[in-house]
Amino acid sequence: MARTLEFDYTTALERGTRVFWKSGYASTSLRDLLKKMRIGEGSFYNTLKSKKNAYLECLKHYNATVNRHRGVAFFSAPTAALGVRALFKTVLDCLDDPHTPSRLCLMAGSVDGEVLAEPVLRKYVQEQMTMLAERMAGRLSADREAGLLPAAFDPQLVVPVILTYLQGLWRMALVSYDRTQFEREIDLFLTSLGL
Amino acid sequence: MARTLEFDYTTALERGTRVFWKSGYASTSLRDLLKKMRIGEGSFYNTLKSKKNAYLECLKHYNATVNRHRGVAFFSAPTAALGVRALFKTVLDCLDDPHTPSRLCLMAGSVDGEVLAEPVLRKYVQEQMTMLAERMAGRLSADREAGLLPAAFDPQLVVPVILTYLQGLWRMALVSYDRTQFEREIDLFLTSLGL
DNA sequence: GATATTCTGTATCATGTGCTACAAAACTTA
DNA sequence: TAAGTTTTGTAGCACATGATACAGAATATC
Repeated sequence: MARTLEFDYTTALERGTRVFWKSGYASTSLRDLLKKMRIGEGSFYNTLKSKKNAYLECLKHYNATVNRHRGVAFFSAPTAALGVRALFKTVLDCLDDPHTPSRLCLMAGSVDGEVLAEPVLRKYVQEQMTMLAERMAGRLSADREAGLLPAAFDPQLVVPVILTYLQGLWRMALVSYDRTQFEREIDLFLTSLGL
Repeated sequence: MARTLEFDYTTALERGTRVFWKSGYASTSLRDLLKKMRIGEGSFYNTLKSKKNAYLECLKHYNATVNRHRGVAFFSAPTAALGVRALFKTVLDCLDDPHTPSRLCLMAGSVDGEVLAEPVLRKYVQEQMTMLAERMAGRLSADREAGLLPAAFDPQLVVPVILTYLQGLWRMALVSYDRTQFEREIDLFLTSLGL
C-alpha cells in the first residue's frame, strides 16, 4: 500500500556498524555515517529515528554477529578453562585481522562517558555485560561441580576479573599491540587464575 | 616592560584539569573549559596556544599531582607486593571520593581514539605508561632478587598484566562501582599473581 | 488507472565548534 | 610622564553538528 524500501536494511546496518566500530559513537559524524551507509538523511531518519538509536541497532547487530562468534568459541570448548582461552584467542585474531575497523571492540568502546550518558545505551550495555557475566559464571560453575576446577574456585569473582582484564586489553591494544607479547601476558593472567 | 598576567596560571590549569578529567578531551568544549578556568579566549590562546596543548599541560599537571601520589603509595611501601596493593587502594579511595570529578582517571581516559589520534598526546601517553611500567618492574625485580618473591616471578610480564587490569578497572567503574565487590576482585587478582 | 501511502533527496535550520583579529587596557622601563 | 610591550575582552570567522520540512518519486491496493 506504499513505496518500498530502496536499500537493504541489513546491509546498511552492517556498513553503519563498521563506521561506529572504527570511530566510536560521539566522533562519528552523521554525514560520514550516511555516506558510508550509502543512504540519505530521509531514509535514515525514517528507519533509524536518530543517531542514538542507530548506534543501539548497530550495537545489537555487532553482538549478534561478532560477539556471538566469541560466545560460541567460549561455550563450545570442551572445558570452561579452554573456553576462556578460546575467547581470548578470538580477540587476538580480531586484533590481527587487517579487515577489522578498529583495535577496540565496539562493545568495549561503548564503555565510555559519551555513550553511557545516554540512558537507553547505558541500560543496554549494562544488560549485555551482566548477561555475559552470568552465562560465563554458569559455565565455570558447572565445571567446578564436575570437579574440573578446584572447590575454592569462585566463578562469581573470577568472571568479573576476567571481564575487567579483557576491557583493559582492548584499551591497551589501542596504545601498542604485539600479539606474542599479548599472548604471554594473557597466559600468565589465566594460568594465575587457575585456568 | 609589559602588562602582567591577571590570572594565576597554576590555578587556571588546576581548574582546567578538573574539567578535562570530568568530560574527557573531545567532549570538553572550549567555551565550557574557559568558563570553568575563569579566563577569556585571549588569555587562553596567549598562554596555552591550543586545546590540544592545554590538554597536554593538564595531563602533566594531573600526573605531577594525582598520579604522583599513587606512585608514592607504591614505592614507599615496605615490599613491592604491598606497594601494588597500596596503589590499588589509592584508586579505590579516588573512586569513593565525592570530590573526584569522574570515575575515570584522566590518564586512563586518555587511552582513547580521539586523544591518541593526536601525535603529541599519543607520544606523551606512551612515554608515561612505559616509564611507569619500567619503574614498577624495577621495584618488583629488586624484591625478587631479595628473595621476597619467587624466582619464577617475571616482573616484565606481571607489570603489563597489572596495568592492563587497572586500565579495565577504571572503565568498569564507569558502568557500575561497588567498593567491597571491587576489593574482593582486586584481592583475587593480586593473590593469584602471587602478590 | 486512480488513490492513498510511504520513501527519498535537497535544502535548510539553529546551534556549536576551535580559533583568530584587533582595539583598548594595564603594566614596566626609561 | 611617555614609549614600548604584553594582556585582555569582544566580536566574529569558517565550518561542522544532529535534525527537520517538504516536494516529488515510487509503490500497493482498490
